[in-house]
Amino acid sequence: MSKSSEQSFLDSYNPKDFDTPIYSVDIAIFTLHEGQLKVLMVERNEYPYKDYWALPGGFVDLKKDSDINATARRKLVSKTGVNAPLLEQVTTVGNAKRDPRHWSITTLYMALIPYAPTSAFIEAVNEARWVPIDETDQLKLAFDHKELLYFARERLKSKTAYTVLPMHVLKRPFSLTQLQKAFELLMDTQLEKKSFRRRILNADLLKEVGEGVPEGGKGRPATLYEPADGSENHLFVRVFGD
Amino acid sequence: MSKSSEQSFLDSYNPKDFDTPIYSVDIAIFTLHEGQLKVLMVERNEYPYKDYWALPGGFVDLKKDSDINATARRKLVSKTGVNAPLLEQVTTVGNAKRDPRHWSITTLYMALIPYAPTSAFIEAVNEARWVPIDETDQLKLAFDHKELLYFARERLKSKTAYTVLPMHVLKRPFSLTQLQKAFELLMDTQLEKKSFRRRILNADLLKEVGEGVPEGGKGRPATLYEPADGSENHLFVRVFGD
DNA sequence: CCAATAGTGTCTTTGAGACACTATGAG
DNA sequence: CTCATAGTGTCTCAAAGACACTATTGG
Repeated sequence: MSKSSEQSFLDSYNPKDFDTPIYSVDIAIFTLHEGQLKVLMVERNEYPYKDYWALPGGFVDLKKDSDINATARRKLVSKTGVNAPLLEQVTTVGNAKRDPRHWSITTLYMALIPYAPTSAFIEAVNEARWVPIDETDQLKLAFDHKELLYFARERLKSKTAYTVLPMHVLKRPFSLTQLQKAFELLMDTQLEKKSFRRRILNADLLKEVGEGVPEGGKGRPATLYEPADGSENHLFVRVFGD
Repeated sequence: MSKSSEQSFLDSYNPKDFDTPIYSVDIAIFTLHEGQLKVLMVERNEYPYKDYWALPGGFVDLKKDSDINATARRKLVSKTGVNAPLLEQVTTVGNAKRDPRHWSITTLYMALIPYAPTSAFIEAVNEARWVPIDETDQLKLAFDHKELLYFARERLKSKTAYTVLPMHVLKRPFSLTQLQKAFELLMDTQLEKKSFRRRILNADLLKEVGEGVPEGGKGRPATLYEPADGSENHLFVRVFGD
């Protein structure tokens, strides 16, 4: 009885009877290249904000996406060809003004990927471009993407201070010098070499996988590392670079 | 010309032409009462999940809400009568299964409020109840609210370790003993008295506002404090209670 | 040898953990 | 006085900052 009246309720329910905001997902995809932190931007070729630059993103495909993380991942793969990397939710923004079409909501994700495997893919795709993070303010940005980019950038900074996030922007294996450079670029500060190495090595987050040529090709060869299992989730009890 | 073709694009745009998920906001509202951490739950009197318990929440009112934070705040005020307190976003969950009606998305917020001003208001409202956090698993919970509650509880624990969040569940002014109790309940650990006081006092987060009767009415009177300006945003460089 | 990069020794400083201690109120 | 609660003194320990030092490669 309760069952059948619930069923009849569900049968007569039509989501289009209600005013609902439009919902989308946007991703700030970061990488390191030429000693700079860069973010992937796409040039819009449709209204609204035609010819403006935007973070990659789009709507949920109710047929294909099992959840919103899948939506984000689908967008990430379609822009970069990469599926492996760190992808996590930053925040959700929704208001009446951000999209001229309608009351609109977006969930912002950030992703970190190494540069190498993406460059060819992205050069093939027409309107996508790696933009150095300091140069994003010279572009005309669509919607509230300037603000979204700021949120993602801040999250990147703060998580770098107590996790090992930056290893996700490096091609493996990597040296400690490379890892320190990555930390410094993501946090936008200089770090002290000894402290950095002590912290990372004592936490047992990396495994040695041989030796390699040093940064720049000159000097003593560096020990190379890969992330150890479970290191992604390590939280330091103290923040770094203070 | 570009202007007018954009205008005609917008004029012909109708959000109901597209399949979009349904979107809602849910809030885990926490307080401290009788030495326990409690969360506000409401009993649903409509399908789906009629007669199940749920976190307070609801849909965006496209006319009244300027943004999704306003939606959350409106729900908070309507359930508790309180507007002042800490209210922040935890995460957004969206998938095809969580709501039997449709592909559905919710943004989860958490709020912290002192017990005192709300008790009368909530007793007047019929189907709302403060449930001790350990007893929530004895209730039949609607949708994925068991999982949402878990997310909020975890966020509460982790932020307590490096901020002064717990002060928001206390009526002002409060003693350091009360504040320590609040920390312990939100983190679900015991803290060492001296370390606790040193940490809080050295950080200059509180201002003295007199003396008051001790916990339980017996013993030496305690110094009472209120949060100093800007203390909400203080981040400790080291996590606590490790 | 030099230049360049990798990696270490070691002293100082900060702040948490442990835990015994003292202080101030009510009866 | 005792009991109860507030609040302190002080030692140890973990981990970051500073910075000078040594090590290993190619030329």
